[in-house]
Amino acid sequence: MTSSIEYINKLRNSGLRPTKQRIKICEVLFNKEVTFHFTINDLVKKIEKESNEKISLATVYNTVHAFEKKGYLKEIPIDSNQSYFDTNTSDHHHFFDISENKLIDLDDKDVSPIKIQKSIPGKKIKSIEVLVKLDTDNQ
Amino acid sequence: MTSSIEYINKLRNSGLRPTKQRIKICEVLFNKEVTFHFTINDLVKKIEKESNEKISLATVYNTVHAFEKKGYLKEIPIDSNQSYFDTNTSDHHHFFDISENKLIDLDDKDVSPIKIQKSIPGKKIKSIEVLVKLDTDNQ
DNA sequence: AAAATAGATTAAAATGATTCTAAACTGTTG
DNA sequence: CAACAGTTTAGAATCATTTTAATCTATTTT
Repeated sequence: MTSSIEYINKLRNSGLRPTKQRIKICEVLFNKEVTFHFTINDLVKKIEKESNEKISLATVYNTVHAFEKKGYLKEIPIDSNQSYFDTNTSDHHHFFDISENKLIDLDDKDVSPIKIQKSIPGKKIKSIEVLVKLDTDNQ
Repeated sequence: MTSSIEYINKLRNSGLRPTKQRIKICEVLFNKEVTFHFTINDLVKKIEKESNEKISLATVYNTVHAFEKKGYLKEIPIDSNQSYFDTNTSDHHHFFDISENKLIDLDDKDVSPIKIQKSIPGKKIKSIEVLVKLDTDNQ
């Protein structure tokens, strides 16, 4: 649990004005013990359910992108028609359950260390992401 | 180089009728020594350039999905608004150059072996994909 | 080899996620 | 409190992808 005042400070310190909408979004995203994965649509529904007020889709898009830019959210690379985000910004990877269209965290410690033996001149590695696709085990 | 007749046989053996469009798409995708990455739009342009004939977008979508289902193409998981495909269906990974929006192959041999220490009951691993994001190295 | 049929192609419309626009609103600064 | 810059908003616009339903074509049947 984090109080609104802390979110207000965090937002201000990040150069983002603490508006009613942004504080609400912080509460929905970061007030839990557990981290989670979401699409923009999931998030809009959650916000409207928890606050009983409408919020504009554009605001949610804007805020999620602002938070991502600040490093408070991570987008997960996945071949889907919509974007998936993660409130867990620590170094980790993902399972993607194909049949249920669901992401599952995969701790960094559950994946053997990844060493990349090739380098591209003038480029540096920004991130390494592993996506493990899961299928129903019929046998 | 592969002749049309071989594509016709491959298509038929895959349960796909060898139409003029599909044969053309095979030629554009598989007639090269080198494998490559493409979006649907890239492919449409390539086809129309190489054949001097129009092809319907819907046909290209249908065919790419059919080929993917048969295992002749792989979709690359990436957080982009459009789908990227790869004519290289062997086990390998990718660099993604953020500044140029370009994919680069990363041989399986250039990545240390990946072991996943966690398993999900009732699910089996279908694929493991590594995406290494590259940024311009300013320093 | 013509007729029948199942599958494929097509242009255009529909869909759905995301971005843009421009007007109204609100937090911040002096 | 006034002025300003940043934010929210509904709705329009955009763009990739899918659907539709009519036409066409490869294959099978006769």
